[in-house]
Amino acid sequence: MDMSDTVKPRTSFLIEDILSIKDSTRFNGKCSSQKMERCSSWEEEESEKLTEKLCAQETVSGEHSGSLNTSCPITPESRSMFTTGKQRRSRAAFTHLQVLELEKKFNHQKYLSAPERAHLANALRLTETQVKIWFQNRRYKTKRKQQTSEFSKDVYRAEGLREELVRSSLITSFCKAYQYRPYLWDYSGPWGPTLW
DNA sequence: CAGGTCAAGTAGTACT
DNA sequence: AGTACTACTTGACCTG
Repeated sequence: MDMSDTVKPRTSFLIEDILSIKDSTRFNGKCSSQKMERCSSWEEEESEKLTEKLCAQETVSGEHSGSLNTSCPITPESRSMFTTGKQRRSRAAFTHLQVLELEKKFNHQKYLSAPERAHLANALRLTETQVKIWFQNRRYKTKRKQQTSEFSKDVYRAEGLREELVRSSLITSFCKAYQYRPYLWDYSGPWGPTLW
C-alpha cells in the first residue's frame, strides 16, 4: 500500500507546477479546488515563497526578462487565488523531458510499483500522484486508441463487405438492365468499365 | 471559435 | 478503511 499521499505534505503539486514554468508556457499558476483544500497554510506560504523566489531569480538573471510578465505566475489574479481559496482548476503541463521519460518508462512497463513510481517521480521532479495519474491516463488512452482502431477496422471491413454486396447487386441489376445497351459503358476509367 | 488534447476530478469496483 | 484501478467527465489550454 502506498501511503505517501497521506503522509507526505501535499505542497509538491504546487511546487512542481511552479518549477515547471521555465519549460512550460501553459502553466497558469492555479490550483484545483480539491487539491487546494488539502493545502495547509504552511504549504500556501511555502509555495508562495518559492514562486516569488523563482520570479526574483528570473528577474536577476534576466533569463526570461522579455517574457517575465507573462510567464511569472504571480499576478494579482493568481496571488489572490493563493489566498482566497476560490481557485480555478489547474492544468499543469509537463515538460517535454518529463513526458519523454514517462513515455519511455511506459513503453517499458505499463504498470509501476510504488517504489518505481516514487523513484520516477523523484527523478522527474513530479509528485507520485502526478506520475500515477499520468500512467492511468496513458493506459486508458492506449486502450481507447486500440478500441477505436479496431472499430474503424470493423467498419472498414463492414463497409467493404457492404460495398461488395452493393456493387455486386448493382452490377447484377445493371447487367440485367443494360445487357443489350453496351454503349452506356465507359471503358476509359482507371478501374475498368464505369457508368456515366 | 469549434474541436482536440491532456492533467486532474469523479464514481464505481476490487483487493488487502 | 484505505488504496489503486478503470471508465468517463471536466476544464484549461492549444491549434487550424
